[in-house]
Amino acid sequence: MIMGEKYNKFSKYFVAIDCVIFGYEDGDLRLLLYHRGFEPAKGQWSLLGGFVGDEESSDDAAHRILKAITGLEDIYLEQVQVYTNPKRDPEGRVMSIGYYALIRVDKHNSDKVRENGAHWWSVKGLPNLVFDHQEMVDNALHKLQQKAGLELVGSELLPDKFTLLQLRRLYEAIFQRELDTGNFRKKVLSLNVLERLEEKNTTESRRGAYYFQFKKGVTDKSFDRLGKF
Amino acid sequence: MIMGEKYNKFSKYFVAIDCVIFGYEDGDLRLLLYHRGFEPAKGQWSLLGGFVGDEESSDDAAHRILKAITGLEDIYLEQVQVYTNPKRDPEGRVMSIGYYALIRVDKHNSDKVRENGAHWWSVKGLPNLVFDHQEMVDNALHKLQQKAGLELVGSELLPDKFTLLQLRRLYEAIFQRELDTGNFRKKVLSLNVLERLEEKNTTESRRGAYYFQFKKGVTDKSFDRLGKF
DNA sequence: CCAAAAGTGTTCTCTCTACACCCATGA
DNA sequence: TCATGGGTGTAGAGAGAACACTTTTGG
Repeated sequence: MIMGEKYNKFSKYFVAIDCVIFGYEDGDLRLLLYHRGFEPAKGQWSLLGGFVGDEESSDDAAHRILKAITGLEDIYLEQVQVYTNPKRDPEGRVMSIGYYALIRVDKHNSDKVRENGAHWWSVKGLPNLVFDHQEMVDNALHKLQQKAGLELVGSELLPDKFTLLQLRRLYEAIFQRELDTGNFRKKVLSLNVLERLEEKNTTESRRGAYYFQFKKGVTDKSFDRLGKF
Repeated sequence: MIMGEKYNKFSKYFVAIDCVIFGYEDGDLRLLLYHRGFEPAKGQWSLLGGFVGDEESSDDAAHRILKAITGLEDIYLEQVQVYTNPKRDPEGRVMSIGYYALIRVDKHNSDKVRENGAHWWSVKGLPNLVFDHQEMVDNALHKLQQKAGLELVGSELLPDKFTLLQLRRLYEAIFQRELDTGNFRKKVLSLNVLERLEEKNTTESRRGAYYFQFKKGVTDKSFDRLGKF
């Protein structure tokens, strides 16, 4: 700020939050979208959003909004970027801070979500989105891919215990391409962040696959780079 | 105004821009910092900033501000993130969108810069910065490192022609560690984006080193990954 | 038996890294 | 001559990709 004193001569703007909410279910990477019940763009699909309040940071606002709709606290959230095109919202000048969230579908309050007219959509077949929300989704997916390439995501999206097949399907959904079974297994296990349980899952294969879970107390910094997927 | 009829119950905020301006000179990665001539935090050092105007996007605002102070258009700019802590500016609620810029020191208007009380500081020895500006610098440097690891930066920071020693020193400054001469040379040349000129620079070594320049018409997408530095 | 996933092993290729080594030249 | 950077080459370690193969078990 090179201009002086008070800021009164400058304009103020509405600042909103829009959340790209990722969930993983039935082998599908999904987004939680809302059917807008109000103008502008009433009846179209949009991301979950809200406005930033006087006493909160945008991170706080995003957590507040997510908790209200999913019932969950401690959600993984990351800022994507701000969208400031003066014409992005036809109703007025609103800047929007994009976030992406990773949700444990098995733990969220699905009744509340349904009541609010929300619906999980597969990222492979999204409806037309309102305003610049498709761009937000694209940017968010890119950020998620970066994160997943740098560390093993899973605890934020999968149930507590999961098979390597489920983990691989998650990665295939994130990167939108198929991964080699053997190579994936070796790479993931070499990271030394998973522990095998004695229990097996027999619903997805004849032979049955061991369940795994994330080791406790793994600092998230146990590996610098997960490599290329 | 028509604007915001529907949003009237929500608050509006000042939205500022703060730019982390990187330049490279004398083997040093430097930042352009301003001595604040006004309250709050008068007399301290800060990033170059300004407020977003009614009819412009934040990208536009950042370009406008940078042009006003450096005389340059077509500056490489990238959004870092938004800073929204309600207490970040003691004078009032101001959200700030952080950007980083790469400047050709040899082309910028150094007189204008000096008139405004600005000064280039080496990133290795920055003064105390105002508000959360140090955090912005850290985040910006991290983003720059990411970019430099994905593609060959250089044309945005170096003169049109440069030696591989100068390019290596730039990378050493960005990553803040020493790089192997031979390996750096091989990696960089293998990207096939530089062309050697016939001219040599004899000021930095006895033997003299060939100048290189970026090939014309290289799409910036000529390589997916520069690898690990 | 067959299909499908579980799980292991092998080979080839490429990249990164750490050096060694010669060249050219001004002080 | 020596120091310094310019420039080239090489051997080893490790990661990634492709793929073969064996195991298990419900239908």
